[in-house]
Amino acid sequence: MARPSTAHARREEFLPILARTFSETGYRRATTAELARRCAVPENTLYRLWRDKKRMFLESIDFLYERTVTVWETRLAESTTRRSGAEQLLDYEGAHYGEHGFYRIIFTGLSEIDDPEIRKALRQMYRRFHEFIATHIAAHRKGASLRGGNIVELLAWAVLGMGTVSGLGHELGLMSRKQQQDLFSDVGKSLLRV
Amino acid sequence: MARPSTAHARREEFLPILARTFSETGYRRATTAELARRCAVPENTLYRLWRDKKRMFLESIDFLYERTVTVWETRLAESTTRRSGAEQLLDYEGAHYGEHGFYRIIFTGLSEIDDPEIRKALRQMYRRFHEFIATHIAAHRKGASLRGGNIVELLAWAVLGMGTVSGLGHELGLMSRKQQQDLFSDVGKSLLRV
DNA sequence: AGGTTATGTTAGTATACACCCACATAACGA
DNA sequence: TCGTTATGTGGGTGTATACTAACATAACCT
Repeated sequence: MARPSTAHARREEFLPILARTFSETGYRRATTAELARRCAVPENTLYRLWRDKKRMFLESIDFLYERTVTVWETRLAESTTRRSGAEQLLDYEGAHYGEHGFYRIIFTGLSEIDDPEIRKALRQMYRRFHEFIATHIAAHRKGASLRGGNIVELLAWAVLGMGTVSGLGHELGLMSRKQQQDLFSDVGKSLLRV
Repeated sequence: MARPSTAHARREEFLPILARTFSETGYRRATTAELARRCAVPENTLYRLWRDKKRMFLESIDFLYERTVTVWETRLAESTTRRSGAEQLLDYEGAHYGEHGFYRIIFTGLSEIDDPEIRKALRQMYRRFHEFIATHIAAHRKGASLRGGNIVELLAWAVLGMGTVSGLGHELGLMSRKQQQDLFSDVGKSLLRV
């Protein structure tokens, strides 16, 4: 036996930094030099922990998804109100949208979409978000007005769309914070009633 | 006097090809070599018509916007139905969404958003779309239910969001054509009633 | 015709950046 | 203490690609 590897712990230490860098600067501006600088290690070290830059990106996507959903779920678990999860999430996102930075990683990833692995990861991420949202919308409506069959799925897409355009609007300085918030609470909640 | 320049005509000839290439492949995969290949000219020629690759991209953004709105407007002008423009546009986009390819150029542009000129062009494009949509929604509601002041603007954002997520869903193979269509016609139209 | 300017052709340059090598050193287990 | 393995350091390489330079040719004007 010899000196034990701390690789696992280091990966967990650096991953949030990588994810933040990717979502702040996008894939291509996140050069390996910049990633290493932010992690305060030489480039070499990163390449001992991940096979290549693409792996760092793929794991970052996963990391951001997990963290977002974890935040949502603990929030719902701790809440005591009688309001539905869907309503609470709409309010929460109205107030905190963008903090997880996942929409930006979507945008940046789409430029690399020709890469099958990246495409697959993005696809999975979006589908999981969609399912999560659809489940909560269905619960909100208690199956009562389940007319049309997959109206719930459509509504979930619309809500995802609101989230995405919120990211865009903010990114481009076209939407104020208040507009973002109202979009989720006013329009989002009336969508729940459709 | 000497040989007259056909530069203007050639720019108009190549611009649709450039725009199509950018929206198909994204900014970075659209290498100057590939752009030239598709235009069937040597790279050099493109650089005699545009200062650099960024100009080609910026003009492509403008071109796509103009073309999309032109299509919409001629469609409305030729229509004879009593239905509102907003309704017709929702139906039209449900059936033809993505054909103009503008959403893809948005995604690709966002990866270059650190560049102020590209950011500015994207911003302008999105704002113009938003205004266009908001105007038609307002007309649909005839000012009758203009409660809340800027509810129309929010609705326009929501519709833009539906369009954007439609592009995403299609890109990632998560939404069927029918779902796209229903999203615009079912959800979109019930938004008009909010 | 002859001068002038656009276009074609075929290279080349410069740079950014992902990724790697080789060696030194330090930490751990037996 | 010694052998083994992880980590630090510094430089290097290969490649993709935006952009340019130089020269030949062809088209248009007066």
